[in-house]
Amino acid sequence: MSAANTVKKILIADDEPDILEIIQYNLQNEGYEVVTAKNGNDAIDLAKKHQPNLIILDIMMPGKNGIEVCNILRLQPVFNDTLIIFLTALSDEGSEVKGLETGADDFLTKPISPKVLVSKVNALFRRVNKEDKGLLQIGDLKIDREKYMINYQGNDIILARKEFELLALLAGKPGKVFLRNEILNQVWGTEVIVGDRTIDVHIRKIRQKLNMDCITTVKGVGYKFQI
Amino acid sequence: MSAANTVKKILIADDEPDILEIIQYNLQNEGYEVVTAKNGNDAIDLAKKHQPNLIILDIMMPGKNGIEVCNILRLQPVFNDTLIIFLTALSDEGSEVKGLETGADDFLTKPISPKVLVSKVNALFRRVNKEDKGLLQIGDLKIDREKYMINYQGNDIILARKEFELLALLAGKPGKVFLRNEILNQVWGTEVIVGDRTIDVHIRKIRQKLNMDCITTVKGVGYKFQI
DNA sequence: GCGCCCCTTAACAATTTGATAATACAAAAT
DNA sequence: ATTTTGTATTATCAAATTGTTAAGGGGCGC
Repeated sequence: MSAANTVKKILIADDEPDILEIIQYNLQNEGYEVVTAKNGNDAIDLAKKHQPNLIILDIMMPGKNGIEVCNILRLQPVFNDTLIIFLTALSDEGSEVKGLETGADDFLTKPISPKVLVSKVNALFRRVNKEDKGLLQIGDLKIDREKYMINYQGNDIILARKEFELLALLAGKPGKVFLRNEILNQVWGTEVIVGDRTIDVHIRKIRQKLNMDCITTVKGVGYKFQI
Repeated sequence: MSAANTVKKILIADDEPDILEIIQYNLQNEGYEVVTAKNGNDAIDLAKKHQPNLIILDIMMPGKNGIEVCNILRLQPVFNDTLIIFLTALSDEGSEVKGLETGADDFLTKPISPKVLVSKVNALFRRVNKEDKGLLQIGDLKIDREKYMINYQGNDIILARKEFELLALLAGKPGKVFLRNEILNQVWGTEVIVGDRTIDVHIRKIRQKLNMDCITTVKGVGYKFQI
C-alpha cells in the first residue's frame, strides 16, 4: 500500500541474466521502476534499500533461495504490504504451495510469457490500489489526494506539497508507525538524500497548521497518525 | 475486522461437474462456504444472490463465457471488492491476458492441482485481509508490531523501543526460554556489546510498566514469557 | 527584478532512552 | 553457616533522538 500517485517500484531477483533482462524490459515499458538482484542476499539488501512495492523472486537462486528470502522479508513489518511473486523453473507443485503459504501473493512458472507477467503485475496492483482511493476521511479530517486538499472540521487547510504527501502517507494507515526510512522512501524517494531534521520540520508544520496533535512521535522508531 | 472473521463465501462456475465437485470439496475442507453454478448465466444470478467474496470462473462455458461474466460483474460497484479467478483448459495466453485485463485477480490453468488452488485462494484472501498481520495476542495482552503498541486489559501501555522489542521477542514464542545470548543477538544485534545487567534492567521496566508477572526468570538460563 | 512561498539546513534546546554502577536480594553450592 | 553465583532494584549519567527557531537558497508568478 503505497501512495497512489507514485510510480510503482519493482524488485526482480533471478540468477539468470536473460530472464532478468526480459522481465525488466517489459515492466519498464509498462511504466514501472525496476531494480534487479542476482541472488537472494542482494535481493534482501536491495529490498531494504528501495522498499519496492512488488518483489519478483526466482525460487532457485544461489545463496538464499526465493522462499528463504520471502520468509526473511515477511518477518519485518516494513514488508507487510509488499507484494511478492515467485518464479519457478518447472511446475513444481510442492514449491508452489510452500511459497504461497510463506506469504507470497502469486506464482508464475517458467517459461514466462512477458504479456502474462505484465498482466499479472497490473492485476495485483489494481487490486491493492482499490483500497487507497483518492479520498480519505478520518474523523473530522478529510484528505483529497487528487485535489491536494485538506479539510479539518469544515475548514480548508493549505498544506505545501511535502507536508501534504507526508500527512497523506501517515493518514493512509492510521496507527501504523512509519519509520523515518519508510517516510523518506515514500515521500522523498530513494535517490534524494536529505538531512535528519527535515522530516521533523515538516511534521512540525503539519501539527502547527492542523492545530491538533494527530501525529504522534514514537521515539527511536518513527511517527504515526492517530486522532 | 468485519469481514476478517466471517466465513468466506466462494462461487464456482464451471460446466464440467467433475471439476466443480473437486474444487468444491477441497475448498469446503478448508473451511470456505461454497456455491456452484453450471454456466455463465447461473453464475451471475448466484453472484447477485450470495455476494460471494471470491468467484472462480471457467472461461469456456455454455451461454456466457467467463470473461463475459467477469465484464458484467465488474460493471457493478457491488462487485468491486469481489475477487475473481479464471480457469482455463489450456495455457491459452491470449485468454489469460484478456482475462486479467478484464479485472480478474488471478488465473489457473487446468489440470488443476487442488493444493495449488487452495493455496492461491488462501493467498488472495490473506492479501485482502492484511489486517491480522503483525498483531500478536496472548490472553489480555495485545502486541501490535506495526502500531508499536501494547495493550493490556484494555489499557494502552507505552514501552520504549528496546523494551518493546524485548517483549515482542519473548511474547512471540510464549513459554520458550530465551537465553541471554539469544536476546542480545535479536534485540541488540551481534555487533553491539552491552553489559550483563542491561537485560535485567529492561526486563524490570517491562514488568513494572505492565504491572504483572508475565516474564519469568529461569535462573542461570534466561527469561520466558508466560501469562 | 521583486516578493513570496516552499524546502532544506544549521544551531541549539529539550527530551527520552539506554547503559552502567552500586547495592540489595535470593537461591544454590560448598 | 558461609560463600558463590545469579538476578532485582535503584539512581545516575551520557548518548541518542527529537523539537524549535531562524535563516538561506531556489523556484515561480508578477
